[in-house]
Amino acid sequence: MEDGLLSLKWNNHKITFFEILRVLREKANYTDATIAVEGKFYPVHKLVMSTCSEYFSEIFERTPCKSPVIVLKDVRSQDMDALLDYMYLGEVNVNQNDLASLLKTAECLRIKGLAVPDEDPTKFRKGQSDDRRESPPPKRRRHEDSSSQPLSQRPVSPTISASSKTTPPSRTPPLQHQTSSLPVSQSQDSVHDSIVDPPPMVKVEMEEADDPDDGYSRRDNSYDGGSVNEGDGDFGTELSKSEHDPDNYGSGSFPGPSIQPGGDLPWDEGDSSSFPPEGFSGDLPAGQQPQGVFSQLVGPSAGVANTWTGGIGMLAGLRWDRTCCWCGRTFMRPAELTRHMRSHTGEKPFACHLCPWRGSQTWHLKNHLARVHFVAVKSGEAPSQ
DNA sequence: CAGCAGGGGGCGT
DNA sequence: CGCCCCCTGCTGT
Repeated sequence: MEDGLLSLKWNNHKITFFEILRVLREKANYTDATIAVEGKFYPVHKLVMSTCSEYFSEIFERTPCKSPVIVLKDVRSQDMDALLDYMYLGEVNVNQNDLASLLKTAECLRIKGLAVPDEDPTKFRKGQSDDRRESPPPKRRRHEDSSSQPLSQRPVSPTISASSKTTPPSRTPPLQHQTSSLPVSQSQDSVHDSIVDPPPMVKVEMEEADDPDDGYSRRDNSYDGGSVNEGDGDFGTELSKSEHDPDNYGSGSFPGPSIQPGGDLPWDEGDSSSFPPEGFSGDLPAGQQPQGVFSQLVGPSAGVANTWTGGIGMLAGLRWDRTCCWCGRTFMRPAELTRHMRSHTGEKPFACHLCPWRGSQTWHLKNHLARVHFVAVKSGEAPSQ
């Protein structure tokens, strides 16, 4: 050590820091991301979100967009309110009745201290190879898939896989912590070891930054707005890694944001005229009303609660209903996206009555029957399900 | 390498 | 919704 080394300590640093953070949040100053939940929009700071959640951290890492809009499906806005309070303030008061739901959401979002064991920041290690099994894995396009594990054996999103077979998806959170005391803090370790549900369906919406016809309905990776790595065309590879590694089923497979990179929040610059903020609660400060149409999240099957479509919602370009949120592929018609989503969810509604085979398309069943069982199916005949 | 089956997507209706 | 095309992986020769 050198001589004369002085330690300058800001006594009230933490308090001041949090206070400023609180104000910044309140005024939405310097926010660089937006969380959308149930039509409510929460301007947030990536820094804070990343700090409190590895899940968000990964999302932002993989989102080249400067100001992504992250739409969380199946998250209650009141939970998000509470979680944001928790993340910004370090604590939050919730009703006991809301606790289970809150914890469930926290688990899904891997909120530190709530769902993920908090770690001593002074002992911070870069070990990011922890389990990320809870995220819905996107399915790669086949030519990118070298392992070619049958889809039915893939660890698809638990919600989805559970729903496509026997049991309907349950929205009931695992109530491990119903008796936790309030305010919520440091409540667990056990959950981390148990099966963690996948994060809620997350969608990063980007503003329409370029020609809406870009990459439209191309055969291969129809988007040409760029890849995760912006130009190296490695988007598929990114996804591949996620799927190859069972421990990497995380937001690592996060779709979308790369598709239409660039751009700030669409409402950054006035003109909110085109936005019908259905259910929009006006959480954003004045002048930050989003424009464009928000997705109603059409699922490919009503029976798959967590299934959703409409990934790269073109806030202005209305492409949300035709772009896969998981792989970024854009289709000519919403129905094609719905059908495509089955390739991600593993949903195979069309069962062969002669063997255990199931297919994702009626035509496949027909094909199967014809080619395997030499059975011709008359047009209009209802496929067994 | 050829054939088969499964599966994804385009497109007509 | 239905049909079709095409790609891919597997398997037998």
